[in-house]
Parts: sequence; C-alpha cells; structure tokens
Amino acid sequence: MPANPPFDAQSSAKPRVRFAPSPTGYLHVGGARTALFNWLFARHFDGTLVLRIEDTDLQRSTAEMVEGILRGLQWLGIHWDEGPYYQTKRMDLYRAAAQKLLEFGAAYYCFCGKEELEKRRAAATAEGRPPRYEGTCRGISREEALRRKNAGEPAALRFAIPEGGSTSFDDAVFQKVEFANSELEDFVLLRSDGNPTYHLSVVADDIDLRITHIIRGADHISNTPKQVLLYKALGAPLPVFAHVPLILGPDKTRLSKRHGATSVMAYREEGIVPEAFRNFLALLGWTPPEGSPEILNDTELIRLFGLDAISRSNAVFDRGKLDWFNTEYIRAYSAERLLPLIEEEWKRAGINPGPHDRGWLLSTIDLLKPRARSLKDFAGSFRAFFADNFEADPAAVEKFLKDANVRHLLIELAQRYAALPEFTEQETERVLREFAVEKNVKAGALINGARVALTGQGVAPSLFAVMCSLGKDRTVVRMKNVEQLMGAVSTAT
RNA sequence: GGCGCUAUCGUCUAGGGGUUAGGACGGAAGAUUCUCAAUCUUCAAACCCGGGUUCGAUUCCCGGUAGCGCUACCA
Repeated sequence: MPANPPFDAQSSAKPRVRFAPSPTGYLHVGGARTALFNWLFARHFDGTLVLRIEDTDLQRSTAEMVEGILRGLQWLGIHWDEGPYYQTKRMDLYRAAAQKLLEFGAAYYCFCGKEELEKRRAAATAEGRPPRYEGTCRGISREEALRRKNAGEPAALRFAIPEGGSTSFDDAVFQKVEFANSELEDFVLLRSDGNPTYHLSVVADDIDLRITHIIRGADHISNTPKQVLLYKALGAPLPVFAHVPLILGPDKTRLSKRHGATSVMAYREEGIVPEAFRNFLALLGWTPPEGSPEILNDTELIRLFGLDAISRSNAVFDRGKLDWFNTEYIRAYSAERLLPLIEEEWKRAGINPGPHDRGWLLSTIDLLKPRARSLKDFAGSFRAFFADNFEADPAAVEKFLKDANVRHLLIELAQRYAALPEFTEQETERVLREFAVEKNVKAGALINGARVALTGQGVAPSLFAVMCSLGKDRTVVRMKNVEQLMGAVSTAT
C-alpha cells in the first residue's frame, strides 16, 4: 500500500494535472506521450489539464516553438482545459516564493561567481570527489549577506538542503524512491539576475495552480527530492508524483534525431493519422487491462487508462508497429473522413484529381484503403487513380509486362473494351476471359499485365474493380499505351 | 566517478513460488491464383548472470553485469 494512495475518484476533489513543455524545441515524441498520459488521466477522472509553457530559459525559448507545440497537441487531439500559462509572465510568483524561503531560513545568498564554481567543479571531478556545491556561502550571516547584496554584489539565491537524513517520496509508478540528503546540493533558486530557475518555478507554479498529480518523464526522478524539499519548506501539501519511463530508439539509447523523426509533426508529414499515433503512443509504457484489444479509440483509452498500469522500464519506439496502427486506422476510417486528409496529400504532391464527383472519389478511396499503409500512398503508389501522369514501378513491369505477346494482346484487348457498350465489372471480366480463351493464353497473365498498364503497380485491388474506377476511356487509353511503359522503364533503369 | 531507476521472444508487453510462460507488431511457411502491401491457416522466437531462501524459483532476497537517467546561475 503506497503512502500516497492513488487518487480517489469518489472524493469531491477532481485531479488537476499539467503538461509543462519548454519551448526550446518542437513537440517531440516523449513530450507528446507525457501530454497524452496527463490528458488521459484528467479525462478519466473528469479532472483538469493545465498547459504551462516553461519559458524561463530566455535564450532558447521562442514563440515559434510555442506555436509548434500547441499545433502538435491539437493535431493529436489533446485538449487542455486551462492555460497556456507562461512562466515569464508569472515572475512575481516565483520571487515571492523565493522571498518566503529566504525569510524561513530555507535559502541563502551565494556570492560565488560562475567561473569560480566551474573551476571548483572541475577540480573536484579531477580529484574524484563529487562535483557538488560545498555550501561555501552558507556560513555567511544573514546581515552580512544582505549588506553585500544591497551594496550591489551579484548574488544567487540557493536552497539550503537539510543536513543529514534523507528525502523520499512515493511514486505512483516507481513506488518508494529515496535519496540521501547528502547527495543533494544546495541548488540555485534565483539566478544572480533575479530570474528563477526550473526547480523554483515548477514548484511555485504547481502549488499555485493546485496541481494534484505530476505526471512527467522519468528523467525527473532525480530532481524530485529537491522539489519535495521545496514543497515542505513552503509548507505546501505534496502532489502525487508519477514518473513515466523514457522512450528509446531502436539501439536503446534515448530517442533522438539520429533515430529519425522525433518531432510529432514529422509523423503527420509522413502520412500518419493522428488517432493512430495517439493509440501507438498510449501503448508505449502503458498496458490496457488483460484481454483488451490494442486498437483503442479515445473513449476506450480514457476509460481504461490508469497510473497503476504504467511500466517501469523504458520502451523502444517501434516504427513498424506505428505503421501497423496506421494501416488499421486508415482501413477503419470512412472515405468521408479520409478524403480531406488525402486532399492535403494531393496538394503536396501536385495532384489534381480532376473533374470527378465526390461519389467517385469516395468509392475509389474505399477501393484503395485496405491496401494503404500511409496517407502518402494515395499520392504515391495509388497515384494512377487520381492523375494521368504516373510512373510505372520497374519491378512490376519486369514481372508482368516483359512478355511482348502480352503487351500486344493488351493493345488488342483495348479495342474490344473500346467497343464494349456496358463497362461493368462483370462485362470487363467476361470480355477478358473470353479473349484469353480465344488467344489461348492464361487469363492471369492478361490480368496482371493489365494491372500494371493501368496502375503502374504490381499491387492493386481487383483488376476489374480498377477498370470500373478508372472508367472506360482511361482504361482503353492506358492499355493501348502499354508500350510507353516499357520505354519509361528502359530509360529509368 | 557518485547517486537513482530498470531488466520476460528482435520490439511492445501479460503473468507470477509448481504454467505447454500468454497476446500484439515484426519474421518464416502454407493456402488463395487476379497481383499482395489484402485475406485465412500454421510455425519459430524470451524469463541477463551468480548466489541465497524454499520440497520447488522466471517469480522473493542479496550481489554482479548491462542499459537508461540525474549529477548547471538548462528545463
């Protein structure tokens, strides 16, 4: 039984959680997963998700990154209820907290210069000692410190870690975690320019925003005892901490650009549908109850989600599994829902599907979607359905069209189709099969060759469905032009 | 280096003192013959190592190893 019991849904208080990205970069996969877990938790308990932008690193934070992060969250369908709050606009809160800490005797001014500290750290490391701040300025009397400070001497404010003992907390994922206080250093609360550092601003904000559960990456575990000490020094009740394992690349090192796309938006560009990405992310480090399927919509995700089922070990980002989720979602989506997403792909690929009516577009998408792995396919390997300028896959040509006789027969067959009054699946198939018998060739050879002639691909839906989708005119023209495909191949290879 | 966390198929994971160690992705084979990236069927694939506790450890404990994290006047 953990000392911090899991949040009690029966209690009147609804949980308040937050996602607090730092706008020094785009929304990356790890951040998105953290945001997702917070959102799922808030929705599950009918609580509140607060968005807070941690932009106290003035040098590296930009408005563009904030914009990108918000867009990423929106794309994923993660909606926050409060905020965004900007830390740079809440400086008074942090300074007041710092002042309080100073008055309580939990903080003191430090006059050590940056270079001086670096030198000492380097020396300590060289001598094999832990490079911790030794509390040099801790002994300076309060009056003396105030005098020097008021005289204009630059000073940072440091937190005074209690001597001896240990600090522990009960993590909803990792259970009890304990650190000896001797391992913690007197960290900086206020820089000498008066701006707060991370620890101070997070804790002051989380107290002020009445955050009940802090769900964040496991890389913050080591920071937590310092923050626990801050809560105590400030006399505030502790929230429940829940640290979620990190996401790794295939080589089991922390996911980074080396492994490919780490930006959430890059996956949109790759033709991933947001629900698929969200579903995939949810299952990275969290497992639904036994017997649950893995394809889970937002309602199911929210209903099933719980902190207790979060894993304690890091998870490798498996691109292949993401693609599987994507195919499942594309297949399950209605053509109506797919169409606007596909139109974006066409725009990007410079495809204008022409004068087709909406009904044709929808039925063609339905025909194609069981074989789609990405939205990109609708502008890529399915291009021939929506544009007349397409390139043939050389491997498909090689496999099904290298026989000149097949090509000649296809051209001849095109004449028959041209004369066919009723261009339906049944009729086109009947004509082709009779033609095959007449010419004493296997129908399959004609079918496969025709598929390549019509779509440029060796893989496509049933040929006669393809013909009907394309219509008589385009079918006839493409079959007649089959030799041109050969030319394209020989020049391409 | 110090401190912390973690360790089940290639990957995500279930399980838990006695199990044929379960599922999903991926892989392999077969079926379908109108292609396959579709569909169906089948198969291969794991408890990090060493001690201890126990009648019995993959499961509990300790140690080792490995991986990851933190170790800033970054967040």
